[in-house]
Amino acid sequence: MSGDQLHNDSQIEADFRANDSHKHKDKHKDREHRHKEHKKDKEKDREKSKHSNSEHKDSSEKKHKDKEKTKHKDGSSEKHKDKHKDKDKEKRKEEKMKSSSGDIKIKKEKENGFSSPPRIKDEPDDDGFYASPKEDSKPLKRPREDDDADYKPKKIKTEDIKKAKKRKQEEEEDSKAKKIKSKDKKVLDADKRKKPKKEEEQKWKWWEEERYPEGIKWKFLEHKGPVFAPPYEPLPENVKFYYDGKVMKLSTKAEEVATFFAKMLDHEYTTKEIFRKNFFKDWRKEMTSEEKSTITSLSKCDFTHMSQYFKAQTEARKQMSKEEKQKIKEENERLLKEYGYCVMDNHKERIANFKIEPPGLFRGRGNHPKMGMLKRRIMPEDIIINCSKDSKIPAPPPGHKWKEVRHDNKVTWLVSWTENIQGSIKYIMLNPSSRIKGEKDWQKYETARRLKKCVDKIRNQYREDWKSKEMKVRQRAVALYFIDKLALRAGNEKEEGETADTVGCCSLRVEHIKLHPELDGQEYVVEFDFLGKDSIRYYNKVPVEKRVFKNLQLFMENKQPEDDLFDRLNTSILNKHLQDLMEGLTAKVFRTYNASITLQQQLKELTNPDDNIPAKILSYNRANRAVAILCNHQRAPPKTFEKSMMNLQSKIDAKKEQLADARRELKSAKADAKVRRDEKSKKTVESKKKAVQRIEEQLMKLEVQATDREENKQIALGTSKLNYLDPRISVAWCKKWGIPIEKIYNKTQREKFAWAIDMAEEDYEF
DNA sequence: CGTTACACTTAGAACTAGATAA
DNA sequence: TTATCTAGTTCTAAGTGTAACG
Repeated sequence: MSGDQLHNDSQIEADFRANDSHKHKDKHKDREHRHKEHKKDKEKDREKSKHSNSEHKDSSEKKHKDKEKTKHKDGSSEKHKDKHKDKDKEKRKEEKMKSSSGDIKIKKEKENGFSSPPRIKDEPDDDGFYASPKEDSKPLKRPREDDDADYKPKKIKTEDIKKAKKRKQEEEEDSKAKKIKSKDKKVLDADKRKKPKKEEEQKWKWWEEERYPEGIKWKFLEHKGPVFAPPYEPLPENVKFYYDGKVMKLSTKAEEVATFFAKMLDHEYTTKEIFRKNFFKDWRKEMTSEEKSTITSLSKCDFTHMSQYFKAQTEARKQMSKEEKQKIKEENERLLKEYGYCVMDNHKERIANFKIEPPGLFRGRGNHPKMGMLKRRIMPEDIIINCSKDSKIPAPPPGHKWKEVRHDNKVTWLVSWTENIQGSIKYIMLNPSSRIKGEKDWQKYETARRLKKCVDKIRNQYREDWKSKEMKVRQRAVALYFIDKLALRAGNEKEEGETADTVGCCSLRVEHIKLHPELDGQEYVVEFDFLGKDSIRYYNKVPVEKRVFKNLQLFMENKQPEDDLFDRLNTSILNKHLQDLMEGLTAKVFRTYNASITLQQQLKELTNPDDNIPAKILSYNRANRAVAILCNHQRAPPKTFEKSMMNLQSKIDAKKEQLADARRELKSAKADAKVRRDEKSKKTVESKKKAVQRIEEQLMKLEVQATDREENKQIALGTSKLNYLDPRISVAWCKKWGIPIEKIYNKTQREKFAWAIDMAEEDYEF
């Protein structure tokens, strides 16, 4: 990936979210209206095109192509075909498994394949969880063995064998110990085993174990159910609500909803018409009939006293004594300990969000039509529990019952409920450090690496398709080009009026691009300006190939601004096509691939071997930044940005002065030493020299920090680091340059990427 | 074959705790 | 010690993609 993937910084400077920019908001609102009006016409158009011209040809041609591809694909999977006489599907899955576990360096000799999981419970049943699935895992194991032989023969080095042996030994020892002590670790603490080492060994390396057959997510799951939001605490009597200037006592229900609004009074949301309208409508539903008849206008409501009360509360919380704070902390820890973990297949795993979302006002992003609506309180009766049949089923709060308890091991969630704003389902799932998430993450990067192997072919193919006779194929090819080159998202269609008006590649409309046959000395420039996920603005001017440009002109012919640019395309068509090009390929794989490959390439380019550690880290951050820019990961500049920049600058100035002082001192010490020529003065010179060096280093560090921060003003690095960059690239880079991994990944990130930290060597190549 | 339901990943903002400055 | 700042954590909205449905 060369520099042309990294788009213009100018878009960063532009207002980036619609609702922060009135100009933008109005423009989009306006368009939304027009769009609705045109919808019918558009549908008619679609009807027409369906029945007209090339449609027949289209389908037959496609079928033909499809056949060819299937042939091709089958050929490549021949090797594994006979291994497991089962459905075609099964075979494909097997392959997937194989390729994604290609990098495992464990030894075959590890017969059972399970590295003695720590025992969580003592019931005999539990022991069977890993022992019994042997049969299931057999078909999975074989491809992996092949794998070792086929792909990574060089990896079976003596060193690795030794390592694996040692590891196995340690594990065995460890498990023996665990069997004795069970949950009570302390018992053995006293004996010779070194504490820190033990800690390390206790970490379960799921990545060295067999995977389940696809579809099955777990064999045993036990948890305590969700933690519900604390019940509403009515306001003290002295906190008043005023309507039309007069004190008014609200019913508990109405009051609760009022407090939601009061708590947001300082937020821009509460000034927005849609927000207020939605809030008021839902609030009235919670009122008694008297309240309803009195309170008829939101603008006559005065929440300021309530708001002040909450501010005072926050303040008071901050001022709490150490003991009180400690108490709260302990309570949180207790909650976490009790509800924050589950047992999945013999391992205790952290749950990501075990607390049910509390009621409140819906905060949609961007210009969301539903902002301000009441998010109702979730009750046990709304909750579906998912766990093992033979687990201890969590008890609903006294006097309540669950909506349902099911035992579905084809899904990963523990708890679900339906949310009332969009009617979508919310889930409680495991932490990113868990096996179930980690495995998936790893697999994601393996898919992206497979794309690396065939991306050239795919690129040639879509370039060919720009010339296709079929409109559909051309549109698909141009869209794919954008997804590849610009890392755009797929762009599923969304229900109008239900969400903010945002688009991705396939849902781009004519109004989102401008064509410039020539701009600033460049030919065939496409100017993108649209709102993407989270209503983050994407603004970019990109020179494209002439064919793409001509195609875009063609796609835009006779269309209104609010018409779809790719009217014959949607994500489903695109993904089906991608699936034919490569097993497991979907639009989002391109983002992962391009992000990771860009990081790798940028790291190569930017890392200067002679730099010290802080400078190398700056290089890393710059590489990371290149990816964030590519993926358009933006953030609102922190409110305190200017100030913190100034602070840093003054620190730098102070350091400079200090350096000057130190240099002066060194000079005089040198002069002194010249005259005196004794040991003591020589030593003084040495120590002054060191001081100067130390200060220089500190100054350098600060300056690097300032650069880094400035460059990061509106760019969010976290998203790409967490979701797009193969962690093994970073781990390898750290190993290669002797950078401690802690400088790149914090504790949480290290937990999430434990698999990569454990397995990637310095020579890892994405 | 389009639509909807569902499951899961990706996303930026808000909040919080603890480090650092005053 | 207290105030301030920031990195890390939590929160939940908003995407993607697949499978079931009609």
